[in-house]
Amino acid sequence: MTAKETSQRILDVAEQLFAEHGFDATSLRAITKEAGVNLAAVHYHFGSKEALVEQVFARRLGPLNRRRLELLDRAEAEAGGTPCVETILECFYAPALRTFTRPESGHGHFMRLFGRTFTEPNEQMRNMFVEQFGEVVRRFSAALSRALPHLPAEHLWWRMHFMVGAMAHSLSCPHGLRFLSGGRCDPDNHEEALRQLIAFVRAGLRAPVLARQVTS
Amino acid sequence: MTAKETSQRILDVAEQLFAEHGFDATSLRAITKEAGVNLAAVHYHFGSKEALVEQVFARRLGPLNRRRLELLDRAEAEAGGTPCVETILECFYAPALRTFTRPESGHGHFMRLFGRTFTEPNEQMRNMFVEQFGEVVRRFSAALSRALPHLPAEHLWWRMHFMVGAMAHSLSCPHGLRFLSGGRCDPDNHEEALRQLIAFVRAGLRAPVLARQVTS
DNA sequence: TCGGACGTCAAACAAACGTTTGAATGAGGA
DNA sequence: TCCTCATTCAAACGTTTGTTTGACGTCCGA
Repeated sequence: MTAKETSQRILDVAEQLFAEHGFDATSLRAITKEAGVNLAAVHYHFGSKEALVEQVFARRLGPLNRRRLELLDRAEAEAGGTPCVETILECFYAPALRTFTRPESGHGHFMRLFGRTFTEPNEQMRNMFVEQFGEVVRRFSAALSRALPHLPAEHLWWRMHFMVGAMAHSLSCPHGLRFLSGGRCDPDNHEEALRQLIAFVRAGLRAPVLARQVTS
Repeated sequence: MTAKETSQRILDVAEQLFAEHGFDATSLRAITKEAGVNLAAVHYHFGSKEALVEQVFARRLGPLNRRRLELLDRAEAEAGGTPCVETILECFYAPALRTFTRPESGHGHFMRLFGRTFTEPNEQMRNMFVEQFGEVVRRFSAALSRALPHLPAEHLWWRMHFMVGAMAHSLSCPHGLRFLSGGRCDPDNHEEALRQLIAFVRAGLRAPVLARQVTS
């Protein structure tokens, strides 16, 4: 087994176990045992558990967000500058959801982990998010702002917040949908999830701005 | 210090630290030190760390969901059976968000914790959710179904899933909104959050049902 | 054939964890 | 006053954690 194979297997197994049990509840011993490598290999190849976590994310998030920007670039070129809301949503959601359909890629485990991580309050994660998502936030909020010219900026930010939340919840809480539907909806049908998500969020983004009540 | 005071303080501090760092990352030693009580007090009053976690939830979730059902009862009585979508949403969201505005209640920490817990895959949590939310899901999905008679059940379930997701994300990921808006939206303004959430989700629930493409 | 990277391995490290124990404390009733 | 019972306390239990160590094997260039 080469060194590349070893570190690759550690990353794959770590991704899966982190997704299933969380970071703190997953020990290096569980990872190395499942991967069939020596315990010390983690520190040899990555330096620490924290660094391993970072690597697990960096390996996936870079390509994911690059793909998002790529799709947005193309959509903007085709639309002559301002694609419609649903096209923008497709650019944002599809890279996260479509990759599910290729289970061999391992993206499935990662996306579940990814959904969980929005909530992780730890400092390290926070910084990585700012770094990895800065460009995506800038580009997509600009695109949505152009597609929704009548929507005040403050409202757009709130709605983008919900737009992210609906996706994160779908990724990280599939059992929630099973519970709600009594098992009659399949959260693993990601094409359906994408359709439903876009239909829902598109309408939410386009909702009329209500006159603000005077708070008593 | 009475026994009631001791277990109360343990619950309060546990709620806060769980919300900040997660269950696994919060040790009983950190809780008891912060609460100013002896380490063994947790096992004396609760039996185990797991039982403490359960108590933290039971203390809040019961009243929260009772309040939701109470509001829905009243709304249905006033509307003569079928309140509109936004009224139903208000019944569902307000008990979770409005309690924030009374910071002395400690609900704030709990709701952050609560948002996180949707994602926790642990068995114990899963069971509690089914028990605590069974009635709420039944009543609210029935009410929404009556308010949206043209929406197929399968679509309603997906949309309720997103409706929960938007809320959970708002509760658990306030830093997300700050990041998105560059600090210009205040996630702790819960009246505003409630308004924005209802405006967004109402439109999402009412979105037209798209003709399903034939998948190639 | 030698020698030095490189990677793997079992073993051990200190620290932190949840949990248990048995003595000490203090208020209330007989 | 004495006994009782609920509560608190410091100390220790055995595990598990992330991390480190030094020996061992293996491959490649000289």
